[in-house]
Amino acid sequence: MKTAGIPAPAVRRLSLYLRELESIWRTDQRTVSSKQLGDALKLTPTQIRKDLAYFGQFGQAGIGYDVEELITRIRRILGTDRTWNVLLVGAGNLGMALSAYRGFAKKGFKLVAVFDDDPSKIGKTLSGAPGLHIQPVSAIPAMVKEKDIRLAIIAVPAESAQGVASILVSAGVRGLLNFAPVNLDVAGNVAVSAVDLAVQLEQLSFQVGAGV
Amino acid sequence: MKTAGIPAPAVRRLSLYLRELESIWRTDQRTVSSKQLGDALKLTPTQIRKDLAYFGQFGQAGIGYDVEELITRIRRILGTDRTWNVLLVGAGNLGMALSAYRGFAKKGFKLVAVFDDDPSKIGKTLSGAPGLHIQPVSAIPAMVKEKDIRLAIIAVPAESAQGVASILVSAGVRGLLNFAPVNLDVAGNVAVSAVDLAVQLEQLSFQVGAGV
DNA sequence: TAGTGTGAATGGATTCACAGCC
DNA sequence: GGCTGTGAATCCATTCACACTA
Repeated sequence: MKTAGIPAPAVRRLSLYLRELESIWRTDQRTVSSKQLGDALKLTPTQIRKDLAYFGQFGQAGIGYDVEELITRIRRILGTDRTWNVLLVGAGNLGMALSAYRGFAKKGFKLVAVFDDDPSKIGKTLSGAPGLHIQPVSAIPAMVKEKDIRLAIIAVPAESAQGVASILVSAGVRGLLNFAPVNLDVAGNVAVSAVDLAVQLEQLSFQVGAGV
Repeated sequence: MKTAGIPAPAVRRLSLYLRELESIWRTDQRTVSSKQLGDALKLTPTQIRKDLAYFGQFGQAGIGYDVEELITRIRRILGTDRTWNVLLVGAGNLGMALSAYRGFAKKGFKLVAVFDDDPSKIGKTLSGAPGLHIQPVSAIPAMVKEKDIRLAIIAVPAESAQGVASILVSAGVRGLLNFAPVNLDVAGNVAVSAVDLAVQLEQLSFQVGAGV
């Protein structure tokens, strides 16, 4: 798939379009204009049309976009028209919450293994993922091969995150979703997406403070 | 504080600089150059200098930046040189994990109240926040006033999120950290920061899939 | 010499304006 | 009339190049 020339911000927005389209679909609306989508997401209609145009022609002049078709097309673009096997490292509070999150499977991601190095946890299951027994981190490479896993979620303490990331990458994982508050150093062909609660709150602090 | 003219991406990076500086500080290094910071964060030295220059002159030509001083200055810029009272709505799995997250307080954010409308939860406490009794959502406005709360975390299901957001905003909260997978519609003077697990995974899916 | 701060130049993303289609 | 798709124009962020300082 050609990916060069497509602005990263456009790809980020694609996910938001998809979420909004799925919500519109539930209201039994079958057609939508870039204006309506723009109003809902606080974006300009032009930007939405331009973003979609990077990937093809999806709309009908005078009518708008067919909601169902656009959902299908965006899923295909994002690669979520199939199911991805995902593994989770870290069976603490956050890992437990993530494993219990249902909206996960609905989007085409399937949690297939959970790892943690705390001896008291190994062999147990998380209540959110009843079938999955917690395995030691050393079992990661075999599982990655067996289940063809390309995406992993890191929910371990900051000190362990880089080590876990290195293990995952050398096992062949291609994308990491990192919840630990550290910058991961990985090869350039590995995608990393980071969620840091403190960073998010700091941004709010700045915005709220700046307005006063 | 003047905030116009400062690129939003620069403010986002400020949080990353701070995190890295705190990590450098722990290694007992007392001075850092934009080059070193850039290498660690995979950014150009010029960009770091430019970002910092939006807010003042912090460095010593020929030497670099004093780590401690830069940490202090960035905290002041972000507004985290003081403690913010934060409230949490939603005492499910995610709410529990968030309330147990310690790295929260270290950054100047203090969780002072937890709300949920599930009758079976009201009055109980979350294990991560032993002192805090879960209160009904109707108690939010009084608590916001009493504790001067400006920031709130929304960790409720998608269906309830907009309602909760509206209550928070009319109670006077100025910034929302939203974990529910919906786009919140709030007044323009309210800051919203969103974390959607599915969106993050979709981005990884695109990046990993596109490279194949 | 090592490294900051910054005007100027470049490169990208957003918005404008409009041709074309239903 | 309503709405898409898109070249052109604008706007904004990043990078370059270098004057300057410890």
